[in-house]
Amino acid sequence: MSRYNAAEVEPKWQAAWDAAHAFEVDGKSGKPKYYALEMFPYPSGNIHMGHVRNYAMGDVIARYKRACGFEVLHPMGWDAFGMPAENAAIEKSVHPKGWTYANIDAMRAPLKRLGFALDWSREFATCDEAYYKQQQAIFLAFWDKGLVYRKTAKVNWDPVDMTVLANEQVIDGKGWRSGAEVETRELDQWFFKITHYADELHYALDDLERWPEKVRTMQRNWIGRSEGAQFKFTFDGTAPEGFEEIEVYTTRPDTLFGASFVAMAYDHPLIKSLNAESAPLQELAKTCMAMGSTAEAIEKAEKLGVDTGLRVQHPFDPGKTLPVYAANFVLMGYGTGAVFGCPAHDQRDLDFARKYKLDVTPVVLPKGEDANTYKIEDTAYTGEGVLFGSGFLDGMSKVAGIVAAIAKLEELGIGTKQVTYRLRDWGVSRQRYWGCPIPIIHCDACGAVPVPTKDLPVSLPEDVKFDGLGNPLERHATWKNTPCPKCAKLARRETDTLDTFADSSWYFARFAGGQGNGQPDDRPFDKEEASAWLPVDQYIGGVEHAVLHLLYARFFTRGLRDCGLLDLPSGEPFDGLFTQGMVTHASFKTEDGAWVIPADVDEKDGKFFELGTGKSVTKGAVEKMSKSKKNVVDPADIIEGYGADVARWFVLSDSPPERDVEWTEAGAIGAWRFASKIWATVAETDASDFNPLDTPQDADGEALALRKLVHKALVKVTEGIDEFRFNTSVAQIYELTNALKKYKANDASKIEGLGVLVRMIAPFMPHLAEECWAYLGGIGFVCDAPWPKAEAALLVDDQITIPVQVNGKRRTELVVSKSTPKDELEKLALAEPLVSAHIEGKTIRKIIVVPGRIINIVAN
RNA sequence: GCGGGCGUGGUGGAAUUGGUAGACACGCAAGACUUAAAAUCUUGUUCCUGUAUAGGAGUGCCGGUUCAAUUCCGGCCGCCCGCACCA
Repeated sequence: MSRYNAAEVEPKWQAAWDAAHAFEVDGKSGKPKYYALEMFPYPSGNIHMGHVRNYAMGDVIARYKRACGFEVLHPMGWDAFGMPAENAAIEKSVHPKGWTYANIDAMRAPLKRLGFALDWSREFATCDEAYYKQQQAIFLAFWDKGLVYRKTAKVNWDPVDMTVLANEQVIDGKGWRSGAEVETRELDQWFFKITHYADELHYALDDLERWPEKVRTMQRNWIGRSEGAQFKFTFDGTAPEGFEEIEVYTTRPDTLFGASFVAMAYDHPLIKSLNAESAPLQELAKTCMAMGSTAEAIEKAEKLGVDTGLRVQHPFDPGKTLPVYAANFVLMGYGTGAVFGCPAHDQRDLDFARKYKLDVTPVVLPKGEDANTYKIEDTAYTGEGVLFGSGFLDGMSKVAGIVAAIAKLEELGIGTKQVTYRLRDWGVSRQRYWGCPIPIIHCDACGAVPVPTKDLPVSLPEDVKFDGLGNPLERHATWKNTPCPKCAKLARRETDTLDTFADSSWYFARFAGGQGNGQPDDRPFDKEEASAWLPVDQYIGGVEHAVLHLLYARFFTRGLRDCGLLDLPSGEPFDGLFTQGMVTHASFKTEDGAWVIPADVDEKDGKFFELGTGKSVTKGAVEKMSKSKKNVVDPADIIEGYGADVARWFVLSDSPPERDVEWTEAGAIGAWRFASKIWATVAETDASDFNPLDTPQDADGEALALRKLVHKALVKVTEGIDEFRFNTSVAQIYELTNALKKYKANDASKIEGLGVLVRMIAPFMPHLAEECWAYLGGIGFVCDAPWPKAEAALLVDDQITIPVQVNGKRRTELVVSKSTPKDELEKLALAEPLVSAHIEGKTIRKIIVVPGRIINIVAN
């Protein structure tokens, strides 16, 4: 028996799969389709453990579904545009294109070495001219459909990356990539009209049953749909010039009788028009802008406002007028930029009212309170209750009040029911070189003119200089200056490129819509093929994309659908979504704060020392592998040392897939030992007289017991994969392997068991599985072998063990025939010495017998 | 502040239409093999009761429902994630 040699075996099978084009599909097999996809990688140049885990999970699904009889599309490509390439260009004087493609080549090799069941024939990079040409075509299709527009907008400007960021890309007031404080600038920007689908994107979340609830909640919050009323206040006395009324938005029109002021954003046009003559207003504007997006805690602590001196008429109460304030807590970007304040039932309004000594009039009475004595102290009441002091609304519930108030506003002709969203249109202009050029030409005479389809692609010029100062395209005269397609006069190309999130918003359709190397060049993807494969049945990636990427992709597929490019009625690109946890690793630090590579740390008596220097080090947090913490484990080293199967097995063992998994050297060794054990178990068996696909008919005694174990394990392993709980499948595989190793007879039952084991490990450790399969005399590749089927008869036992409890405490157990009747079980239980000892001197009140489960004797 | 999730041995974790808590693995301990070590194999390993075919306690804490609660309900505590003046 030879020792298992992964370094030899793995490349052998990879070559065999390649030669057989084992994982290339054309959608014409007649089998049901299954589209398995992992979020494609950014070509940083290095494969890391996170990739291994992500793709290992996808590969388990792909190989398993394949074995279950599906034609599985499982493609791979590169999310290749983006700023790191430009940063590298600036720092190392290499061209982004050369840098990116070199990285792709550097990453493809280790990725292939992991032996994933991928259809590499469909590979592409988003920076391929063929790809971005089609992205430009999509841009123009969206333009024609009214899903693209241009406007001057206040934008989030990242001063480090020197580009605009979408709202989603600003995290705590800082750029999501650079971490720099984001500034506000006004620029001409391109937008995708994602708000056109706001309602659909919101409601369709309910049907995404195979998405994590967490992600759906995050998207729901992001879209921020709210129902309310929009209505007008008219001025009491003279109106400011140019304004007839103040339009406000509220979700609580039922509390209108409790209103004591109107508050407006500092940058509301009406307030702006008053600014010139009011120093306090200018001061407020200054304060608001300075606070910007950073110190939210401070903002929260202090409500600021300036009384404009204006007053408005209460719409329902002729005898009442309200003061108009400019206030720092009202946002121009939401609703109408103006609200009415009802301090009793909104905390912000209450804080404001207390500070500026405004009335606090409760109009919603909580259950159990008396209208005459009910007072609001320093907590606003936002719950249910009965309306009072509210004229025609008196006695109504909150919901009824809202409906009635809206009806009244409509009757008065001053307001309507209104749905408002937090979601903004997607700003896609980026002042960057390494991205998809926006196919527009600016002509002084004709305006923004789309580049004619026949002139696509608008290619990125290669002769550019990178000095870190803004967008090189802006300064490339021969590229930038070009004739207008309409009037032929000299015009200028749009120099902005598209946000790279556009690239990843439709790549899955391109994978699906062109077989072999033949992705079409005259359309983004073959409509029929893409429509047949989509939606992706199982999508796997990090939860960090819960809002950005996944929302943009949902928008794109709807746009593609409505442009007639894709037949996907639901508009949903991903039927099932799974967000996997990270790969973490221990980190170590010396006393002077320098991080130490874990491999250079030695442990003695619970203390840690750096090898070589002997310096004492402390164990830091177990956290995500990162270069700065020096706690990175390079998959290449693991593959070299233990093999791809071991790396794959490790990242799938122990931890549930959605949780983080801690990489440990001991665990890696454990996985390696297990792989060796499987090989040893198989290779010490003489399989020459049997076939792994045969089912023994006449097994009895130990052979029958083994068969039962095998088939029960099969059920559990299958469930584990189906339910994305690979760690439980792994545990079952361990257990089964141990049993098979112990079973020394060389008979049909053992070969059957080994055959089942090998097919079950195939999605996890495919190379080892092929080697074992070949040894056992299996026909063809194990990756083509059908998933084993459990025999129902073997899953039930005649003899079962039933625990016996006295007063809920387990005292003993009975081993009985499954068909033992209830009264017989009672008799047997009571006859047990350990039972009688505990019921002695007591009266039996009740005996509960749950067939096949438990017996509980209640006595006191 | 709002929303979501989680809390089980030394460690990762298993068990939920309520039914033997701790499967499986790591680690640790003892033993076998060996001149020795590594590898491998065997046994043990929640805690307490000096011994254990026995008893008691035990799934963050307090309480409830139930013959029976890791699982269901109520209230706390702690940790993680997301959103954050969204009217």
